[in-house]
Amino acid sequence: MKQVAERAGVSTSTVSHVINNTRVVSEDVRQRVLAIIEEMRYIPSAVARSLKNDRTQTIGMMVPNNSNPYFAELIQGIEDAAFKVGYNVILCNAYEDPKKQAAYLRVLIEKRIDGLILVASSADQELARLLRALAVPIVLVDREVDGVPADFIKADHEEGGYLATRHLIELGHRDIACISGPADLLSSRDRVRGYLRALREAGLRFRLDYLVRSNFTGEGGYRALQRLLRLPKRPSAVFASNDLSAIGSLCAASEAGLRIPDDLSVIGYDDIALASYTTPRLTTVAQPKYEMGQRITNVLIERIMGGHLPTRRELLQTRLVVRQSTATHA
Amino acid sequence: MKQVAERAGVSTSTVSHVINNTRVVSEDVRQRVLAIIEEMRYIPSAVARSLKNDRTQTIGMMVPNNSNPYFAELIQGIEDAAFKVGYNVILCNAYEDPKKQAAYLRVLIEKRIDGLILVASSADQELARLLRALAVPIVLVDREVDGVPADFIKADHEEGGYLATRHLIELGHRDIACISGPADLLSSRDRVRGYLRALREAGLRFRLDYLVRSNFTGEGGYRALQRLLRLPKRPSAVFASNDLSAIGSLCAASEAGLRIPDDLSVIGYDDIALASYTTPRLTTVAQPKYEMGQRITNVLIERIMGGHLPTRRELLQTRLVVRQSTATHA
DNA sequence: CTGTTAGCGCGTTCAC
DNA sequence: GTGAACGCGCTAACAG
Repeated sequence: MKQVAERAGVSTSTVSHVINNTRVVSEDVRQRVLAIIEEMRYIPSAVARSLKNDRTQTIGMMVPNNSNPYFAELIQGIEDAAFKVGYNVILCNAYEDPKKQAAYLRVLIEKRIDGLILVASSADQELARLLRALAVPIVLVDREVDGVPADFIKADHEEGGYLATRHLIELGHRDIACISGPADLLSSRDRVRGYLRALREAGLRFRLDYLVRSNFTGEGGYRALQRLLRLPKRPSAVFASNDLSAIGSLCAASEAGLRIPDDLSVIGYDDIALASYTTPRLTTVAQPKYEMGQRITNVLIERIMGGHLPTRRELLQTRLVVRQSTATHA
Repeated sequence: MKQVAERAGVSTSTVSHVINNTRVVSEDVRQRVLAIIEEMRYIPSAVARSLKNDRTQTIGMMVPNNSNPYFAELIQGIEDAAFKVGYNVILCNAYEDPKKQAAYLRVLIEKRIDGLILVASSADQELARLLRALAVPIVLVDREVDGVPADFIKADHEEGGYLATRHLIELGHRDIACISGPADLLSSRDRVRGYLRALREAGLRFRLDYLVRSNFTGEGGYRALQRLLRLPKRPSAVFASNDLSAIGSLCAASEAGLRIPDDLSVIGYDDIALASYTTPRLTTVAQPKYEMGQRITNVLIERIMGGHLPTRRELLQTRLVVRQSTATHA
């Protein structure tokens, strides 16, 4: 910048002002400076600017694992929305490891991110302490953290679980199993609660052996369905509480010689892109991932901009997507 | 930091040195400073440090789309390896849009990234110009850019396509179709070249109508297989040149009433995580994604560290993974 | 073993 | 309409 100023025969402050349009500059000087900038291929340093401004135009995005299609699609929505408003995203995979998560938070603070989007891997007191000390706006997604008064956004998982189960009930199923996620995740428990509510509302008895806990992976869904198929009285329908485990279930069912949806109905949850191309195409409950990404980002930016609003708590609507893995029960 | 120095009764340079272990400090002073740092919850500013050092410990990662499982898994490997050596990753989705890619590059330069990993969306002269002006180390992945003498790493796609096709041939297939990716991608053309080589080597005639161009998506694979099934003489096996399109093919075949692998063999490419749980489980050619991530990162870091080595050009080995979507031809 | 000083590249106040 | 000067927080000489 100094060199640009020199070559243009002006002061650095003038150069700064033409770059940022922050005060009136005579047209000829302006053109001259712009020309020199172009010629020298000068590109201002965001790090120097950040040191001055105390704002980095960078946000941290912490997820358990960006390979999980649900997170991948969420990240995409966020990255998209952030770029549109001039922010970059630092990607952090915590792998459900509190140590790694803490280490990452430390680095993010050093880097002086302007805000953090956190899908928490663990929600212990240690994390709560760290987050309170963080001093930057935070948006919590899917997983709340006790003692951290931050904005919180998730889909309405209870309603989603209810929609899935009611769909099966309306198809005439009465023996409906549920493959859940990890018990310590609220988003998982909520889906199960929705499942239970639908059963109760329909006057169906809940059988403990029809609720099998899994871990939101393909492998987990595969094994969970195998267990269900070994039961004396097999279910005629299964609510797999995310698409990955639903896909694993499809695989296990097929290997057991069952035809879907004729012999067994399967419904998933999330509506990842691939759910449209499973065999058969997966009926599922869609989370509004793109909208969520937009919303999360906008809430965070708003908070960064200094709105001293009360903390938000938003529930987004889910939606039933009927495809071919569910059918009426004989 | 100034405040820490004050409260500890030392100079800021001493504080700096205890933080960085960069010169000897008497044990008592050291302990005192550390205590104050703890007490004040002081965390050094990486942005000030970067301004001084001219290194941000940040790398840019530009991909077409992080939701594509292949890229997602690659990103994961890279992010992992980078974190281990003290680097963060800024995620950039270019969506095959040269404009967006260019805009992103601009921001990354402003942010003064230390290096760039680029899976190029377009490889025009404009991009080459930008990259040459970038002045930071670059590792190109999968897609080369003419006129940019950067390190280049990819899997051996020609060999991969050959492996896939030869597998089908060894199973007794003679009518083998290929669903390719976009014609402008070298990684796509290479796979097709491997396919052709295997055919030739086995003395099988290449039929133009057995090569259908697609776009590496589930939808694309679905439609491509539909076209193949309308042919007067149907193929008995298909090499889908990535897993997404293989999965789409599985879906189309199933809807057409074909049984896989009895009526049609399908082999994919990439070995994404979900390939283990399709119905039936997908036979595919695995790219060593984790290794690639490690390797890419290490090459970049080495280059950042100032190795003035000749530009590298590395081909990583692929591997056939036989599962259940391929079978011997009657 | 420790402190003083200068400067990294910007934005901003104040003076002209 | 423009420039000089200061400081953001840190590290790297240089001095003692």
